[in-house]
Amino acid sequence: MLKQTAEYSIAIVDDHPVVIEGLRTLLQGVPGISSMHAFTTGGEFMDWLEHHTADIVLLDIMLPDVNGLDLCKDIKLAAPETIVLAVSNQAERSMILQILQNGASGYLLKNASAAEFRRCLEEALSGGVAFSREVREILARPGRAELKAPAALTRREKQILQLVTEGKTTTGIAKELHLSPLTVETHRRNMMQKLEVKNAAELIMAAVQRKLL
Amino acid sequence: MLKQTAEYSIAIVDDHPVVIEGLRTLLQGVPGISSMHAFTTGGEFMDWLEHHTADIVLLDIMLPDVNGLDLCKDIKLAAPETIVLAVSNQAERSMILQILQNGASGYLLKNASAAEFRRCLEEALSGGVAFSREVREILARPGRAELKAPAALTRREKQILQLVTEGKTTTGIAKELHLSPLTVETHRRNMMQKLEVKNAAELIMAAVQRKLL
DNA sequence: CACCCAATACCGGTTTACCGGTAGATGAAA
DNA sequence: TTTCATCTACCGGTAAACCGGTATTGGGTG
Repeated sequence: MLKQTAEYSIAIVDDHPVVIEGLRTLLQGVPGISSMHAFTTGGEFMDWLEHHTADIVLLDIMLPDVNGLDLCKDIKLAAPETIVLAVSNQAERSMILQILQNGASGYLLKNASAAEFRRCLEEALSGGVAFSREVREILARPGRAELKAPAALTRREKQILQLVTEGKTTTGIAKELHLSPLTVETHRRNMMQKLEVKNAAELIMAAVQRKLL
Repeated sequence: MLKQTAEYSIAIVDDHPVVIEGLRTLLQGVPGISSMHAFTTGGEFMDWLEHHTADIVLLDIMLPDVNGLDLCKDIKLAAPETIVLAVSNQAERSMILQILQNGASGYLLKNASAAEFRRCLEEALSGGVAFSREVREILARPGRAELKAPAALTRREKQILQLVTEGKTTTGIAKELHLSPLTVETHRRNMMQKLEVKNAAELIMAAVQRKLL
């Protein structure tokens, strides 16, 4: 997955030319960078991406033309191996979590130091997730909002959810718990309603994300 | 989820009476413990669990009568809200990971200090995952074995996997990627073969665990 | 006691997943 | 150039999931 010869191509997407220049200068000193391309709109970059590749994208998530969350997801869909680092000048907890959800490998504030940019770049390139200092602090906070609803599942529901994540079928679960398959299905349906999802796949993702298991 | 008045009932499952006594003495001094019950076999404990509950179980995973991994899973199935702390006198990386996989909230070596036992107990009770010092060190090591196969999925496969985790149906994915539903299904089937799973649920869990997304 | 929730269970119907194959086109590596 | 992986696409069949309902039981709580 990681290149042996550290030769990385970088793309910068930011609608502020001054930021682009800043990043460009800042990254000039980093060894192993083979090329740099800059874009001022999401559309431009996506067009370019059709015939080119980038190892890493520094993505301003507050672009004028497209929503940063969607763009990130589009990039990961079009080129899953591309590493996306979100860059922004404001850090809001839910925003950070959402962009990570959409495939970003990190979140950087524009006021981060040059050293931090380089550190995060390396971190992301070696497969990790990277945040600048302020962002880490925000993530460390409990986050009242998303903490509030632990999605109260009943015992039975948790039991069944556990088995669902193991790929067991309804009838299989029924046998294991000595229940009617119809009962198991009812529980599953109740859970899907509670968690506001519409199939087993989303149910599993919801369980993983909310750490219900 | 957490009790307001910290009154916890503890169960100890270990086939060595001396260890039971040791743990009992060690935990005597911990405030907030309302009761302690000890068992020397897994069967005994499971029988007891049918008519009683425990907030936390210190589980020796090397019992004579049953496999520790299975027992842990059984406990979590029978009483999902019970916190299981695995206790053992040997720490092997894959074993630790497996028992956590089966629902344990921590792993302690028997040579851990009294202070460590208490710390881990508190950590687990407050919803965290707790390890004694040596265990942490083992977990920190890369682990050659499980690192070796990054389960090489192709780009297309990753794209589709991403959409599968979002609960999209085969036909939905096909539309989004402008492909035939049959093609999407083929990709899905190839992935299931590669990852050695047999349905979408396991596929998603495999993806999450191996951080393929 | 009345009420609600959890847990149990059912019916009939539609859609989707899953399995067993097979197979053409392409582009890159040996 | 032949081989290999990838991506594409198909057929026919079985199993399972999903949806819209309904309904009974037993435990708690106001």
